[in-house]
Amino acid sequence: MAAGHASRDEWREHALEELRRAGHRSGGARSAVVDLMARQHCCLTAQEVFDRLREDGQVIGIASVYRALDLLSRMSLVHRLDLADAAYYEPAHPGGEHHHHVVCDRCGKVSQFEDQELEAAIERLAGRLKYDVAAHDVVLRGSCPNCKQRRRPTAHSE
Amino acid sequence: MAAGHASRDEWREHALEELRRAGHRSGGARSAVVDLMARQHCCLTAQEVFDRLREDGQVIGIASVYRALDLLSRMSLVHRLDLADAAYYEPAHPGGEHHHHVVCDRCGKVSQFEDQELEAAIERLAGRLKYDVAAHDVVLRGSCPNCKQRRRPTAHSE
DNA sequence: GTCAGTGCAAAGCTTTTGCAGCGCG
DNA sequence: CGCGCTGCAAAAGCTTTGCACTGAC
Repeated sequence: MAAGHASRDEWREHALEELRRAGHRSGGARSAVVDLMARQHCCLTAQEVFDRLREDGQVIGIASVYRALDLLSRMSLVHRLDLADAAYYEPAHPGGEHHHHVVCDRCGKVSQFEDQELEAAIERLAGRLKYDVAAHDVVLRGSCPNCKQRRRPTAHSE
Repeated sequence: MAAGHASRDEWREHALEELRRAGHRSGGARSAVVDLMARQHCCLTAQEVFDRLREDGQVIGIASVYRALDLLSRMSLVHRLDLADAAYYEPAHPGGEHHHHVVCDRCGKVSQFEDQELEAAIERLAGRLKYDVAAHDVVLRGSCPNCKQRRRPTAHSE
């Protein structure tokens, strides 16, 4: 279902356009990272991006992955989320959907959620602060459905 | 004004009590970390804790600082906040005040805020998720009052 | 042709771990 | 008087940087 990929393609085009507009040339490594990120809707670490590109047969250096994600992050084209083990990145959809994360304390599973009331509360709050607030992260922590009914966390694959 | 320190002392006693109750012995390094944390109300990195203890003449190993903060964090006696440069720790006041952070993108300054509407929104939202939500962090990002009126970020001490 | 982009290797940081010795309970 | 706590040093990640080379424009 090609229609389901509309926002992915939109993001990819938007990102490439912004890079071009900022005067960046189009090299193989960064393009591969943009292509891969366009296919994600939840967060990946730099290492995961590197591994997936390798699996796809792309041979690129991990330093280029870090450089690409850092640039995309500084241009607000991806969101960066710092968790205990590493930094996670996901495409930032311009005016589009906006989600946050809940992390399982026991198995590390990360899920996402959306909540308009939360967004509204943050927006009102931001207006009262002396900072110009440009972005925000919300991370909830607790036990995932699997872990909460078992003594021991279930091994969580990816 | 000694009364102003009530919550600090309370936290210190509470933390020591919980440690004792969990069967932990009372060694010099961990006690020093608890004492120092009791005097903080905003977040510090492990390195900052180490440096302050050294300044105070306490000679302890940084590994012990990490071990103490990790234990306190696992016992929910301190909150851990992962930012881009390092993990930050601050005392967790049992039923007491609960604040979040706003970080300046340009100079790195961290401020705190409280908001009941935000807390209420998170509580309601948490009830709708399949996870048992035990804790949450909110981090806002943007320009601090100083940086937003200047081209270049002002060097930010601390 | 220039210079941004890239891969590799090395370095830099934060954080963890191994280990021998000290000291709390 | 056993074993948890500690300090030191080494190791283990994640991430950044130096450098020579390639390739986009």
